[in-house]
Amino acid sequence: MQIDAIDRKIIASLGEDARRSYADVGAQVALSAPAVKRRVDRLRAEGVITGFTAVIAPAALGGTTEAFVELFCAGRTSPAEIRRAALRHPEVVAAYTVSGDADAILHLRVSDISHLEEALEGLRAERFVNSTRSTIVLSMLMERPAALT
Amino acid sequence: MQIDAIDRKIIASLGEDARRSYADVGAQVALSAPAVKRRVDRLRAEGVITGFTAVIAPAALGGTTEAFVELFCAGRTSPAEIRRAALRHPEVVAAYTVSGDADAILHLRVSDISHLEEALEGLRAERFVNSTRSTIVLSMLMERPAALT
DNA sequence: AGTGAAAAGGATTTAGC
DNA sequence: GCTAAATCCTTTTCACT
Repeated sequence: MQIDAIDRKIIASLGEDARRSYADVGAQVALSAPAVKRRVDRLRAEGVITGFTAVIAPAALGGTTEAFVELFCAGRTSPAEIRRAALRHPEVVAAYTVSGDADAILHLRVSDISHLEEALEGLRAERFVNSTRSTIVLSMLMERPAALT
Repeated sequence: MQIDAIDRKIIASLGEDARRSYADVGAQVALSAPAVKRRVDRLRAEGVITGFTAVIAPAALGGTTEAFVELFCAGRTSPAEIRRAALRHPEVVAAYTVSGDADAILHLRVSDISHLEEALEGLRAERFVNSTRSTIVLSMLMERPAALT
């Protein structure tokens, strides 16, 4: 479970381009392709690298509007219950329990405002949701993958 | 700039595993490897697929604490200015301008609470920031890549 | 427009060191 | 960790629909 400087460089390199070949990554870190592969295999086995994914322009998939929705929940609502509800609603792209007056924050991606209204209706229909408070995203300024931090 | 059902399946497949071979993806969508490659090339050229990245467990890189920070800015602050500031602070993993009383929401990933305090100091030192309001994330319930929506 | 087949050049992966 | 070798994948070209 030890991550050294070379592992970090490998992660950064694959964070920039997950389809980069092991030979290319190896050139950056002065290692042979098999050595890089073994490290990547190890990092995956250890759960450091969770996977590799395509980065998609949300607009291309019809998700052109975003919002943050604060959830105010009934007294005995468990995080697991909120999580299950969030997964049921495809508009929810991320969900967090939080400190402060709200119990959770959901990040929603929808096609337009009327779709947002629908999604909010659906969320408020969940048994444990007392009320919601929405903040509309005017523009996405930046999003940085964890690998490039 | 047209995306058909096969494109969508290809995006979903590479969203699940960006290092999957074109032959494997082709097997899922009943297309040959060259045909899949041409579609992926086209989707990249059109900006639908922005890139491919490694998904990293934030904890492995020392980012075990998260927070949402609302920014209240001086009257004449442009989104571009907020964006530049967000990029300057490595703790900021995402930034959005929003409707409502705050001007922007920043998503921060830090190693611990004292690191959060430092990061907040840094943000408040920006000329255009009048004040901030922070919400600590208690637990990340789910995060869904855009490709799997 | 978009497809598959084939071939050359690379990449991955196993094995031995 | 490296090199070498077999296998598989990628990518270009070309012919077909």
